[in-house]
Amino acid sequence: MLDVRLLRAEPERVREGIAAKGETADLDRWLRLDRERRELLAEWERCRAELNAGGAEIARAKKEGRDAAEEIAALRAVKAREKELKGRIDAAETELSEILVRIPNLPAEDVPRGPDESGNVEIARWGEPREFAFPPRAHWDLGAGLRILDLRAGGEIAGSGFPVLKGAGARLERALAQFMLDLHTERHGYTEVSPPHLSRADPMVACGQIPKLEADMYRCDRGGLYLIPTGEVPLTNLHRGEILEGGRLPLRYTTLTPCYRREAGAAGKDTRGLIRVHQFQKVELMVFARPEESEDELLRLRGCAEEVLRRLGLHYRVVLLCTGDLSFAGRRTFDLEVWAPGVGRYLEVSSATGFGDFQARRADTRFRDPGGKPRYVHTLNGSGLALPRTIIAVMESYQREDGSIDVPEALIPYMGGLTRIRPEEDRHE
RNA sequence: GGAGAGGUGGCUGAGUGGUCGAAAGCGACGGAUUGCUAAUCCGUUGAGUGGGGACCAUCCCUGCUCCGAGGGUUCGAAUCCCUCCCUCUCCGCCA
Repeated sequence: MLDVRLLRAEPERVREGIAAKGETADLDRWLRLDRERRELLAEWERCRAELNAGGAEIARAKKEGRDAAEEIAALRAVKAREKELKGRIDAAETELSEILVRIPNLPAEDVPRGPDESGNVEIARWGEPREFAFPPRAHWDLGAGLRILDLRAGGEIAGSGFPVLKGAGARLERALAQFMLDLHTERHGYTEVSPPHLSRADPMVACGQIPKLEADMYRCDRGGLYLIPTGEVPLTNLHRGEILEGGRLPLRYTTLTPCYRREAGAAGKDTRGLIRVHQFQKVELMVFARPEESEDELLRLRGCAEEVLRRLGLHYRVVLLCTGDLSFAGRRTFDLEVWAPGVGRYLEVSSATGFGDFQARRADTRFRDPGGKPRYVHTLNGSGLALPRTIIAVMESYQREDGSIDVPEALIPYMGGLTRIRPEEDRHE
């Protein structure tokens, strides 16, 4: 949610921001309705003041034992007028908020302009793509050969886009998650959280998932709860309606959750294997920060996510998203893209995003500054990291010619000492 | 799932239709005092939004809204009615 004062004071800036993100919210209608509402509100408040004063007068009269029938009759007319005004105000407010939730956050000033991902800018690169003396295979081939990835079985259970990991594959996923959580909690100062994986609509709205991405969400028939598309949803709403003590900031949280995404319209495009799936595990990083420290915190958070890739020895690049590729609620986003030699592409494994106070305004999360005044916090988050694509990068980067996969050194303790993944034996009882 | 109790300001907790935005305590902040790592006393202390004033930041005056959320009754509601949400207790069920 943008500050409505910004909409009134600098509509041109907001209009540019909407256009830069390729959105179509009707700012003009909002401005017109806002003006109308405020005029009505002024009149309504005069009515209220009259009613309040009259009420006090009646109370006084009753106390003194006087009859107040005359005053009461007079107020009845004012009351009718008040009611009518209130109705018009309510109608205006309903429409105002419908427009407002569709107005995206403004991109930070220095974000490159661009229509879509073609306008993104690579700003950093770490390591080198691994060289192979043989043509590296894609993870789906490696996974099938090792019997650690079963796409067909997942399809039978839930449909395509729901892969099954088995044996060392499942273990690899668990090892990676464990490794990431230990790193973030023990070295990076994040507090681990185990949150609900279903959410009401409001927390989704706070994150900017609804209304824009509602069609991308799974929802339960009974109860109407949404399956979270990312751990960002529960974490960002952890302090809903609270005024935090300024001294506690920044608050850093991490969580491992499943993520559910319908990925409507994405079928058939870059979706093979584990590249794009409907359910996946992800370690999320989330920070509540003071406004003045949030830019630094974003870089720090990005660094925490990068550290995972470095320790795994995976080559990656950092991309600064342009305006057209920024998410609805984001001000600035750095994507971390890991190199997957088998599929020959960089895959996004994390989006470190600063939201300013956009989400905090919707989630009503504030803090007290040294002067004691409540102010909205800044929120930021990023993956640390998404598991399927990290698995892809590990499998494809550490593959050998015989189809086996070396376990990255950092993961060996988490794999129970296993140093190399060889074809899985089916174990029968 | 069934029955009951309850949701009030940073916290605890009074308040059952009329100067209640709301007692009291705690905490916090400011001040006073005291030489013994603290006590005592005094004062201030919810949020949002609009208007006016001022050495227009840190201020002052003032209107309106907010006592879980949303409706309703009434001249007037924290207080009465309805719906929903949440918490707690007991029972049932259950990993």
